[in-house]
Amino acid sequence: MPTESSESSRARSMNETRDRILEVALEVLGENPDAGMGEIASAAGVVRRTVYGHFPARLDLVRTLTDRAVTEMTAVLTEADAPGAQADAAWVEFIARVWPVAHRYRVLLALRRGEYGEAIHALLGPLDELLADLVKRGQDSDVFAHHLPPDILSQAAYGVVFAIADSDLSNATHGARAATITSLLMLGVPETRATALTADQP
Amino acid sequence: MPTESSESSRARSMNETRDRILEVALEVLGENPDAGMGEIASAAGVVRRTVYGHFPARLDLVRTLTDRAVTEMTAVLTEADAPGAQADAAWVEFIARVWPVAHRYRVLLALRRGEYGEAIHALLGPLDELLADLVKRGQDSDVFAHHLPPDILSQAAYGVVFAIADSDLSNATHGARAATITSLLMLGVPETRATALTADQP
DNA sequence: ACTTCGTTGCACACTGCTGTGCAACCTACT
DNA sequence: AGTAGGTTGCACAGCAGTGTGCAACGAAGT
Repeated sequence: MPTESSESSRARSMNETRDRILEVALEVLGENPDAGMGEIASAAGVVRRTVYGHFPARLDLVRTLTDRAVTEMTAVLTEADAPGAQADAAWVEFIARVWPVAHRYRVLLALRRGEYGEAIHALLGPLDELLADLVKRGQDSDVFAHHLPPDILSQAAYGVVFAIADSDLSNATHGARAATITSLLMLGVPETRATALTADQP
Repeated sequence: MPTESSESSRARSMNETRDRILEVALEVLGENPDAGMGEIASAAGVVRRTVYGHFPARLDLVRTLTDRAVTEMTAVLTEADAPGAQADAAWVEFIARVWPVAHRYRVLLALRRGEYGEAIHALLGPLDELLADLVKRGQDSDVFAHHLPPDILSQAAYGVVFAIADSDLSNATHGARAATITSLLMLGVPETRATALTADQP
């Protein structure tokens, strides 16, 4: 009998298919958020019935994806946001690190509207709050502008990042930097400072 | 027999129901872009079958709505964009006037992704080009920043306007001004200039 | 060898929406 | 009065996707 820490070959290959389904689901849903379970299944080289074996309902799949996204992005944010740092510098650090993650989970942007929007929104809530806190800190130290309340401003700013990550520029070399600058600008950071902060980026 | 210029009472009431369907469709789809024809019909005080009498397919309805949006917004843009004016001033003028229209047609933002996205995109194309032209003019005269190509920058800027128009701030008194400032900032206009340009707005 | 179990392929019921056909109705027009 | 035509209510077919049930297969585990 295998101990708890190790995995039987069986359980391992089962986790592999599960992970492959999740991985492929991100790609497929990233292309077309309305893709059906069958589409995801065949893209993962598996039958539709198998997907339901791992995720009883479509919502479970979406929820798992969202969970992973929140976990990864929250980790990135807490890494990037050193408590002593300036808010704008922390923002640049966060966007630079979150960029590939955001592109990977770009489907969530589309999924927030629609059938599972409420469930996703609930899971994304804590992350939204952390972002709003960062923006508020920036506003309190007059690094960011006050033209919008922190919750809406943070949403708009990282919404733009997601949007640009989703556009044709995601491939372009300067996509990440352009997105960072754009979000900094709408946060009220002067252009000179914004370009300086992102000078070391591709 | 009625002449071409006047309408029979029959045709008039028929146009009334048609217009009412279109009007209500904007509201219903604005709340839930996935609302069915039945939902729209009953909201318009009419039977589903009647809607199909005016619009043979759902796409025809959406197309008509998009046509109207493009017409109205293009008119607003050409009014606001006096050829001699500064690009940033023209932008402010445009956003101020287009604000209520954008809020009215906010569905289209959600509908651009999805089944009819391609058709809508095609209809919105000319308007997108006009916007890109304005932004490019601003970049050429160094009023706007160059961190993004004009087509993407214009999309992002007025996407933000739509998004804020769609948020809770649409009711708030300062929503329009906040959205205008935000878009100006991400276009690269300095905050002092942005606040000055929008000083006369609510 | 025997068992366990993830996977497969197929069938099925169910839901929700789309678009159509048609008889009946009612009102405006002739 | 008689007709034309928008509207109605209902029925129907179709399609697409969801989620379930079940027998059978095959490889890992005992």
